[in-house]
Amino acid sequence: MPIAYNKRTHLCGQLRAAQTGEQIILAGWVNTSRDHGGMTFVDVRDHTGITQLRFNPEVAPEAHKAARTLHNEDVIAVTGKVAHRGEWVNPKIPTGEIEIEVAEIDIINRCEPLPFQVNDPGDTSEDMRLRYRFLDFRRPEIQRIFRMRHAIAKAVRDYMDDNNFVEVETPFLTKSTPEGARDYLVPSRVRPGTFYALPQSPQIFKQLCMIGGFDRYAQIVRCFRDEDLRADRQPEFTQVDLEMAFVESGDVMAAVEGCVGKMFKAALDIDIDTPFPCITYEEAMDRFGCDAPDTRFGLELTDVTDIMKETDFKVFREAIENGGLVRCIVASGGEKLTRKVTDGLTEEIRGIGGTGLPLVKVSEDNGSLKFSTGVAKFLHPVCDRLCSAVGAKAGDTIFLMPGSRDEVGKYLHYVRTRLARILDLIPDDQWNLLWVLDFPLVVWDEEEKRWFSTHHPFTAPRDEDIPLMDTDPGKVRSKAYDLVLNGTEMAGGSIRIHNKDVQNKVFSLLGISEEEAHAKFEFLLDALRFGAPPHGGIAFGLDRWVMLMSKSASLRDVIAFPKTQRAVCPLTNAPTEVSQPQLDDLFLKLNLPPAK
RNA sequence: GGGGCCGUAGCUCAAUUGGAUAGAGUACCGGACUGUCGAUCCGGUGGUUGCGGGUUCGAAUCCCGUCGGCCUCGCCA
Repeated sequence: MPIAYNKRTHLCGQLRAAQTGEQIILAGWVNTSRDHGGMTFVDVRDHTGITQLRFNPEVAPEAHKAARTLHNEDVIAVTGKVAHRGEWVNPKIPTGEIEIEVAEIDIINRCEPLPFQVNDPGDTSEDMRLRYRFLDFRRPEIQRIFRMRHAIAKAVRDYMDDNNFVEVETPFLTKSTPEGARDYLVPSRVRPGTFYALPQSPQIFKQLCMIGGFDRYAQIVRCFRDEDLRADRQPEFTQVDLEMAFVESGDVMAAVEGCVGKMFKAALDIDIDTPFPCITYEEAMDRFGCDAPDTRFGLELTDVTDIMKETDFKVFREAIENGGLVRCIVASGGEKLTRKVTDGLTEEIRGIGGTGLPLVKVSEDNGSLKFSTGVAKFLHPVCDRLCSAVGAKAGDTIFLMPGSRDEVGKYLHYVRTRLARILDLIPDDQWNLLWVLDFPLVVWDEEEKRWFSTHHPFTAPRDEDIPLMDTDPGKVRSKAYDLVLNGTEMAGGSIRIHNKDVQNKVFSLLGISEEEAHAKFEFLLDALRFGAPPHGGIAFGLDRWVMLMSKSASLRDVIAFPKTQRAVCPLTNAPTEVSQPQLDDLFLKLNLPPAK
């Protein structure tokens, strides 16, 4: 019996007791059915919820007969009357006070046996879910994530519009840029042998927009990087990209704070405190060993180089004599730090390149503190000094790390975050936002023996540090700022160079020759010559924000059609081979490695 | 490119650690049932244990290779 599904009167999650007695039309998918031979119940579902349909053979024999043939995920429409459930109210669902006394049913489209159960909240493998993502989308939890994503994106657009940002679209078929990640390339048909690159970010285009007088630009835009994947890294991802003219760092940060506030309100109805706290790169590295610290818990690093100088422990002495240092973390809750756990940590440190994890346990003996286990025998002479310097008390464990500044930071940061999880110190439902400022402009790469941009080659140095570019480049601080949420870098930006001489100076520091700079950035250098205003901006990874806000475990959860770890789309199976004529059009010849 | 975990029915998992005909839930098919809401009850179909080799009297189980998924180091300004 055809039913005008386009005239449905309600969605499946809407009806309440107040509508009792009304004639309605519903349409949706069969979530479950319960056939008693006589009375048959079917739950019909759409994105708003489920409603129970009652098929009574004495009221509507034909509809009842049809209902008994239904399977999960059949598409149906029904007409009927809203009935109060009386003594059979189901408090578990919002529509549980009512049910539909069905008069007619239209079985619009039958569903074949499913590869997995849509209505099963249990764990289907991610593999399966992504292969049949359209079925996965029908689940309420997945709907929740993508509707949250929509709300966040809308909040961003509304905020940008309210604050006079102009959305300008930038090209996807663009030019390969030096440094940064590997590019995705697209061959040109009309200029044989040449390639476009998909943008890693619209960086230069948004700068050109500023130079062109847009004043404020914002775009929610796809970016592409051909690097190995991780749980929080996809080859194509979405950035909220913005740029502002005539600003200093604080202005961009304030704009971001306003935007992030709207995002939290829209996604979680949370009011975020502004301004966000700030910390310098230097301080972050000293206190946390990491430029994106998680401030939801303590376990901060303490420098104990001076004390360790006086021990006989060779490992520490040598590190210090070689210009290194010793820092430590003090953890309470020793009962959870069993030998097995600390041995495991030591193994993990070795796994990321370390040589070990010296530690001591603190205990009390006749009123005074003592060290035991681990490297205790080397540290007895400095026990009192060390304990008072780091505030250790009986029951604590002290994790020490000798080495260069970078090594100590890397390993203790690892230890710190692992301990936080082991000791259950990370509060749920806390959103610690933090600006990290004053990054070094460039870092020395020992392998390639040259300077690399910490941020990117267009980041402005702090004015007072410009002279250092000639004498001590590593000391030059940049006008860059990173936004960190709960220990994850969520946004990064900077004030850009608007002066061609400074830009050329940076290029030469990075070892980009004049010819190369000219070939690759002529348009930017040109623009800087023709009246470029001071400008700066930021970009944040929208996917990551949605991932954290929705408490998802993986970026794949918040991207509609994500790629697997080998960058394959499980739905379309892309990338796939193409035909010889397609290759011929592009003047491409394959040069494949020999088959194994 | 390196390290780790995993791969058994359409799906989610088990198989007493090398032993007999590889089981269960769910889905699917058939039957019973008038108030269920993860309906219930009875019966049934369904297997190249990812693939290829090897060890063994005997392999889902051990070894080697390979493919695929996930985590991770490198990489990702």
